[in-house]
Amino acid sequence: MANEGFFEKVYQVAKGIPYGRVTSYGAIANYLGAAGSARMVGWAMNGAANKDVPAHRVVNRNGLLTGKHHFQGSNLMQQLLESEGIEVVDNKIQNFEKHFWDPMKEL
DNA sequence: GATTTGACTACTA
DNA sequence: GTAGTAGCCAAAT
Repeated sequence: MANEGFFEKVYQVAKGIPYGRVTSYGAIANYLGAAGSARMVGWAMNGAANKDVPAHRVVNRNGLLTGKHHFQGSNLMQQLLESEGIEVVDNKIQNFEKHFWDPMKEL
């Protein structure tokens, strides 16, 4: 697992998100050591769209599906989350803290 | 090589 | 509680 770049790291963490869990960009960025650069995580997701990375499990700190607009469908992201047992209302995750998955603590 | 952009976060008013 | 601004860093143009 050579560090090919920032993106690969993000992919690794994103793939490490267990089923029915979600995390925030900042949490991933912090885990990568790029704390404060949550934008980089989102940017990395731009390439993750072509990978096997469950980007739908990654949301902003408010639990809001900010990146849903980047998915194929308009409500695909929400449906995927709901499919995992996560309550999503108005593009926002309910009980976000309950579903929140911290890579630093879990990994 | 400089400028722009970007799926964010935190602080301040 | 809401709104606006600043800071962050890396990739694309």
